[in-house]
Amino acid sequence: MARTKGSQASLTGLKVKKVALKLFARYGFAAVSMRKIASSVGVQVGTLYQYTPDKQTLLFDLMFNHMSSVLENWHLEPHGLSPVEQLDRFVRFHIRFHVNHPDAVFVSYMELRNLTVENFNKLDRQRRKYEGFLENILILGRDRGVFQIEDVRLTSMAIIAMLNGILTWYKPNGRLPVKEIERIYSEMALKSVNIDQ
Amino acid sequence: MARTKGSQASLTGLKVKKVALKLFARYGFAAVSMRKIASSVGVQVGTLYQYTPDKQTLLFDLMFNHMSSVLENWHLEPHGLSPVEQLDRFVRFHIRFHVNHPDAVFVSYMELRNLTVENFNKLDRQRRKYEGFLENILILGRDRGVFQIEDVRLTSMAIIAMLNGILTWYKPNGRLPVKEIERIYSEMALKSVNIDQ
DNA sequence: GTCTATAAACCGATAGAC
DNA sequence: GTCTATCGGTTTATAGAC
Repeated sequence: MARTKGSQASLTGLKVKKVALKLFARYGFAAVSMRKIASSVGVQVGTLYQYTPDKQTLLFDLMFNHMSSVLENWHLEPHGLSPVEQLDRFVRFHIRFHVNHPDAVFVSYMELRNLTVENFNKLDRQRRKYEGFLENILILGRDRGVFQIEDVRLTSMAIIAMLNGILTWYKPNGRLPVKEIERIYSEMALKSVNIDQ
Repeated sequence: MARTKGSQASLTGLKVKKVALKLFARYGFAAVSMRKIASSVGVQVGTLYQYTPDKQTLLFDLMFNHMSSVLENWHLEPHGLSPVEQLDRFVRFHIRFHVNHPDAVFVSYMELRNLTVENFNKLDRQRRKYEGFLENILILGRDRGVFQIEDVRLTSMAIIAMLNGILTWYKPNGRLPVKEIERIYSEMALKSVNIDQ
């Protein structure tokens, strides 16, 4: 496959993104200065502007690329399963992906209010698309009579919030392996919509 | 009851707290300047320092007072009920209290990383105390054989995260009345630990 | 109790040298 | 591709007048 001229990933450019993501996750967008990012990368502040037009765009690109990656990876998951299998798969996918990208998730979740209106709307469309995947699973399950759901929108928000909460306490090499966390949360999510209570 | 001299609540002091809470909730601690707070209160920036020694203490006091209020109000709830009743009551209390104080909850949740280490630890002790209430309910229910729980700590984190998620979308006079939200979430929480699945 | 003025440092972003 | 130097403006916090 031919490589588009000029699109080669620059080493410094990658490091800028990597460092910025880490610092934004740790201290928050507003609390991190371009000077701080530059010094962590190991360059002077002027150099950063070779890799991003401004600080806002740097934040937005990190968030947008993360959400694009989430959507892309979800589409790689198997389809056509039963509602129960699909919900189990969604929960496990969400946990696994988010645990593998804690900084990106944290930033994408916490820094929404620091986006311009236009950037927020772009990101919101992606977020709603993702939530729609879960909603469709819930609707399918309810229509087939295997899920008992009072309000699809509320239930999907509740499940996603439950899963996102993992980010506030998860540590690699923590008390429980990810597979075990996946299993317990999947069970809770399934039971919370279970028709046989 | 005698009033301690000098402890009368100053009108400006109250307004400073009120305005700061609102601005911190809306824009984030790091993005709100003391000048912005002052102008919203209607005073000059120097005046603020009559009511707080510094910006950090202003943030911490707001968060600490909120958590104290949460703990205090929980103790006013009835005790000695069955585990199922207690869990139902916890969920409804959490939702009701948090929906009534959205700004304080939002700030207490989002601005933890902007606290100094000492202030964070003080707040964390309160937070853990609150989580302990839920954990005790879950343990009681499990020991009595009415809840099926794989991991008490994980389950309590999952339930609290699910409830906290409400804050990201709740609007007064929204589609669903609070009582209805309480009912649906209480049902989901109970089912998620239900032994009869 | 509130003001003005100011200190000392930092901010995002740009221009132009090398 | 990275640097230095700089612009214009902001920050938290303090001192002292009224």
